[in-house]
Amino acid sequence: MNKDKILEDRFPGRRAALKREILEHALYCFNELGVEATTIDAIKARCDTSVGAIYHHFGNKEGILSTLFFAAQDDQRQNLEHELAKTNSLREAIYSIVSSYLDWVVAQPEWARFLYQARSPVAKGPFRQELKVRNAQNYQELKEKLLSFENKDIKIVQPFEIIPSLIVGPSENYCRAWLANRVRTSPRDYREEFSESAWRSLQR
Amino acid sequence: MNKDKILEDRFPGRRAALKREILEHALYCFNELGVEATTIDAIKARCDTSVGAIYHHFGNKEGILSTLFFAAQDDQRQNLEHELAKTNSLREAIYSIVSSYLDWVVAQPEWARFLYQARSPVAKGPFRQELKVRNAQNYQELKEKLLSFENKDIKIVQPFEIIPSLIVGPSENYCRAWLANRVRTSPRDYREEFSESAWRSLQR
Amino acid sequence: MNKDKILEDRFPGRRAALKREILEHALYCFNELGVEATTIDAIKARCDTSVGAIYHHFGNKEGILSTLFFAAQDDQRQNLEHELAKTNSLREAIYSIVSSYLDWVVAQPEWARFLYQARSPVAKGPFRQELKVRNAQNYQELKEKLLSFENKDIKIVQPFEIIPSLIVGPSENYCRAWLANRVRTSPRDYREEFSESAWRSLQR
Amino acid sequence: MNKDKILEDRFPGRRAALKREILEHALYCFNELGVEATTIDAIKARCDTSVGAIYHHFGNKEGILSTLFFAAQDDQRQNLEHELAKTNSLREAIYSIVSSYLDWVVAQPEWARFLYQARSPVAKGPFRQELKVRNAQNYQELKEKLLSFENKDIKIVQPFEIIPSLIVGPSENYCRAWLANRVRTSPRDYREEFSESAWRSLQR
DNA sequence: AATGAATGAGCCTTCATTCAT
DNA sequence: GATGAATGAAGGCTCATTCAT
Repeated sequence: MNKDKILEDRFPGRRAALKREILEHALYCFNELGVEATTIDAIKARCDTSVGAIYHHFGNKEGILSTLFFAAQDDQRQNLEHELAKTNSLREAIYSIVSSYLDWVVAQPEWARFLYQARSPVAKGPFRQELKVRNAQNYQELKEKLLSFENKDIKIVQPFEIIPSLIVGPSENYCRAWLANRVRTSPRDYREEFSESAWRSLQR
Repeated sequence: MNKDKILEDRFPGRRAALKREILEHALYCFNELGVEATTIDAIKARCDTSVGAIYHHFGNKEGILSTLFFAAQDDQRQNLEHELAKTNSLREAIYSIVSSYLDWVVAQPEWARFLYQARSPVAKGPFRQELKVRNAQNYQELKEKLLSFENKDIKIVQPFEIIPSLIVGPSENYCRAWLANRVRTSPRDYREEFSESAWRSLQR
Repeated sequence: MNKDKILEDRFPGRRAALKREILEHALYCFNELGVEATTIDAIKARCDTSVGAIYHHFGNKEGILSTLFFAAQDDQRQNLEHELAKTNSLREAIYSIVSSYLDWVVAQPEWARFLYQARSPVAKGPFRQELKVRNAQNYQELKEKLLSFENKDIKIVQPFEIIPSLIVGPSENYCRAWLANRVRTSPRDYREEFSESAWRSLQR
Repeated sequence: MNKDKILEDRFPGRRAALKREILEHALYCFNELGVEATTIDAIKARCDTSVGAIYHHFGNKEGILSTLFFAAQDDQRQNLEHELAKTNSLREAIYSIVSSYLDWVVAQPEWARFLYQARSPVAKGPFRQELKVRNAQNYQELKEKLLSFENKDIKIVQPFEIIPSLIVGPSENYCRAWLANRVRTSPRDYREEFSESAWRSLQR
């Protein structure tokens, strides 16, 4: 699985070759220079195409940004869903969420970095509504999934709205630090620790 | 305690009145428009001063940004130190870190919002070195403080580098959501829950 | 008589259907958006064809513009000639010129609007020479026609070069105002007034 | 009286020197290249200033355009008012309107050319409302002035809304032709003819 | 004949920063 | 210390036109 996979899955075929090319290099630029500091010209220069072609395919800078952002989010969510489907208890679910999160970030560090960086610009741009809708959907699905497990023996912290923060908060914090080179050890090496901690943090 | 307090503590006196004025309005602009989207002219317009005056006091845009950023970070750190000094056990320390974090964010929402937004620009700008040094210092101090408590009875997760993420990760995640209006309940209302969860997440 | 008539007369048959289609919608765009502001893409979007097809039929933007312009001018001139042919005195001729002008504008408001708007762009574009030739021809024909009437009893203002302005100046001025919605009453309602005034204005 | 006079009257003093300079050269460019075809860069190059200075003073291209347009319109109107104030009968008033119109165009051919060219762009731009208000005012004032003369002996054509067209239509038509070099004789040479014709065209 | 992806020169505008007053 | 006019590099974006399919 590589970064091209994410794009090929979503923009398949020969016709979309340039589109994928542009997106791939735009991702690089956004990460390397920052979202705001990335210019259309910089992207153009990297993929050796023309401004016109970029605008033909994406309309404007926001178009590239949001296309990338939603592709990344989509891939991350699909990955989560796939893993979560296999679980049969709350404990397994928590372990699955944490592990798949860490695995995805380590497998796609560039996409992960971008996801952290691009959220705020997208949330302020013309696609903010679409972002909101997607967030609400993801939240709802997660909630239903987790609440579907009956817990006879174990008491869980209340209310639900803090639970997502408890589950992924530490992993997210560590992954950000890792992507910024503030820590060196791969998040994958801490799958067990973060999963177990998340599980413990939920109990009461 | 209000937002003016942070500035008055650090830039006291009549001579610095304009400086405080500019910083206060710049904070507002950065939060409202975004760091990159805030122009010197926008700040000028809000405090009814002149471009010249702003440059006289801060040299350039980065000057305003970093002054604000380090003031905010400083205040947050001071608050933490003050609270942490009172503690006598690891458990108390964890509770203190989490609680003071949540309290500070709720007491200074504008400064907190700014802190999240401005970190990345500052980390890329000319003050990145100073930021790094400060981060390292804070990390070291925290580490020493926490390791100073002997824990005979309780086993704590290893290694240390994931511990900060376990402690503040969930709180940070929730506070971001709160400041972005994605959740409504004040982080203060969850002091107990986040503290207890952090404490449990550390144990093994 | 409708706007399609002008195009059908000049570009008849099934083969020219797309050509007429493009011209019709281009006319709309030029009037609605302005000549300069109208883009090939806007025209394409309105007739649901392709850029390629437009270029195939007209070569470039000026091609569409001048085709429309000369079609409109032609129709107006034909109308005038037809009316003028029936007259037998200078007075009748003046009445005929003014009336047919007003009638044509009211019958073809879109084409009239376009004629006013497009003259200057055409006069600056690659067809300026053709425009000049046509203007000179029309001027000459009108002059000959008017001078063909002997006027024994009535003295007419001199020299000839101001006469066209005296005849159509007021009507043109009023029609522009009407097309711009600055006045509401139809020019047709003032056929008698403008004709009589033109006739009087020529006498000495 | 020269073209600089119009600007000096409205933007006096040393402080406004650059402003006048820019306007003067912008007028030249608009006339020479056409309103749409004139670029900020072309204006900049002609007055040897910077883009920034232009935007500092006028905000944008429309700002320059409308400043010039309203200055020209204002000057023309002032001239008319001044002449009209001396008149004591309807006949004198008509002669005065026509003559002052012709005189103004001949005295300020560049400004006159511009006035014809710029009306439509201004009427479509952000200052369209101001244009409308001014037009309405001018129309009202003219109407009141003309209706203030009692005409016992002479019957005048009705209704009033066609009268402005009858008075200035021919002169305007001829002046446009003159400015476009389609006729050579100066409009001033036809003061008497256009005035007398206008006067006759009103009678019934 | 028709299509629409691709080109790239050029436009308007922004904005951090300087500097004479 | 304060002011704001002036600078000019740079960015996002448009659009007429071409051309391979």
